[in-house]
Amino acid sequence: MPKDTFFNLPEDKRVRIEQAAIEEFGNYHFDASSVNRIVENAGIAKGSFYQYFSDKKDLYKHIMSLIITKKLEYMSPLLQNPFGLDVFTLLHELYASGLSFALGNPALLEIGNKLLSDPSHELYVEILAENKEKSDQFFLHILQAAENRGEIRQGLDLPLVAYLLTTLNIAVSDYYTRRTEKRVYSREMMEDIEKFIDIVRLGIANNEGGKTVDQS
Amino acid sequence: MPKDTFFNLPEDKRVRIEQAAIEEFGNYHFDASSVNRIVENAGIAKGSFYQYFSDKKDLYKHIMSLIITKKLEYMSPLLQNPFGLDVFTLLHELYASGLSFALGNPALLEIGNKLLSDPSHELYVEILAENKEKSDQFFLHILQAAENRGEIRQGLDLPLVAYLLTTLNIAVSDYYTRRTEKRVYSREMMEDIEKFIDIVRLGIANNEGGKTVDQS
DNA sequence: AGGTCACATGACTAATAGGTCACATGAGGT
DNA sequence: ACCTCATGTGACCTATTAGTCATGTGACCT
Repeated sequence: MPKDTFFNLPEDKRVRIEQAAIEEFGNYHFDASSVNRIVENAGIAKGSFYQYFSDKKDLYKHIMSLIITKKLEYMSPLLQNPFGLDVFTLLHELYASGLSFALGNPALLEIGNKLLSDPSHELYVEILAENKEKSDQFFLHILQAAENRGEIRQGLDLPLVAYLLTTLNIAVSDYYTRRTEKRVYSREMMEDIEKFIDIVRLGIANNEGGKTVDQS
Repeated sequence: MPKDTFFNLPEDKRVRIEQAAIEEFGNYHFDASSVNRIVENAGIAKGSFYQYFSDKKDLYKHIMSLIITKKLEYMSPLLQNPFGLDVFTLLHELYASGLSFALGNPALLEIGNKLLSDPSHELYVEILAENKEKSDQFFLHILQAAENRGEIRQGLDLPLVAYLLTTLNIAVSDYYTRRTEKRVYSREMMEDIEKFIDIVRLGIANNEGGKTVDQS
């Protein structure tokens, strides 16, 4: 947690520091990032930095919490009532909101990915472990509800499928922010999400109960 | 490329250096890794190190090439004749060999993952870009052949599916080396691979031509 | 014996890092 | 006018880094 002095700062200064930090952590992972560069870009003295944060990690965690908050903003409409939609529509919406976040906040996504990708790092455990657990639990609940409603076929290994859905969720954003040139939200992207979902749908849907799945 | 002096070294010394490097790069990503620690653990003088390698990056690339070679060893039986099997059997074998490699060489996998996970790093581009391209091309060819043989349904976005298959390939190893406690090759794992493949199979198989898919 | 050459060595350099600290500043209260 | 106290500041400290280089060593050749 940053110190009170940080939150007492005039907003523009606080924001300048956060911007500089986002810039730095977007370009370098935690160990390679430099407090010197951050204070330089933020236009503050190094001593001031340590009036606001106990150490580099303190700032990093603050930025991560900004990211998590922002991401939840994108998803919150869905999280209000996750069981109101059928599982495939819900997945679609989740992936779409994830992609919106990714496209709207590429720098934040980059920081998140840098951390996400090094599970052996102490910070990973410290920051993400519990969140990831929650995400898995969330998908698991969704799947269990879907199973009860007969939307997906019997006998699926739900934790395994939940893992797959989490992976695919990340992959969707990755597909667009890393693999292609398109960085702007477009109809084409929504169609691609449909394609991902279609495969999952066919893969796990309950196709036996006469309930034919529409794959337009 | 390491210098000749390195390859002229007595084997045990060469191996000692490689082991120390693998240990180091497994624990720290490139920027955080330390030549000082490597030479200390290998029991050689720092000056000697620079007789063998032009710089840290030189050693790193050497280790990466060891990893790639090792991984190809696991896959080579499959790569000999990739079109001899139907696409789902081939995928199954590919994933299984990937998992074998992962379980048999956890340190190497870790190094690979650390690099794989930071596409913004200069080394990523330098080392992996072309390999990844090749992997995508490989999956794409497989899918095209499968499409011609009518094994998968028409109208699929093959590059997108190829991307999904690459992602899933990595995920399979990840699922076991990071998500579960099981680190030893077992029948259970092979069954889980089946589960992943089953979902893909239903997701992309051609179910219309009366060719029923066996999902035992 | 003398010379050559590949390899070994660790003290050294220059740069950078994260973090500290003695001191400066300035607004608010009395 | 004086004091207090939160905040600002940058020189400084210690640790560590990648990489260099002058010197040492010993096997082999003539």
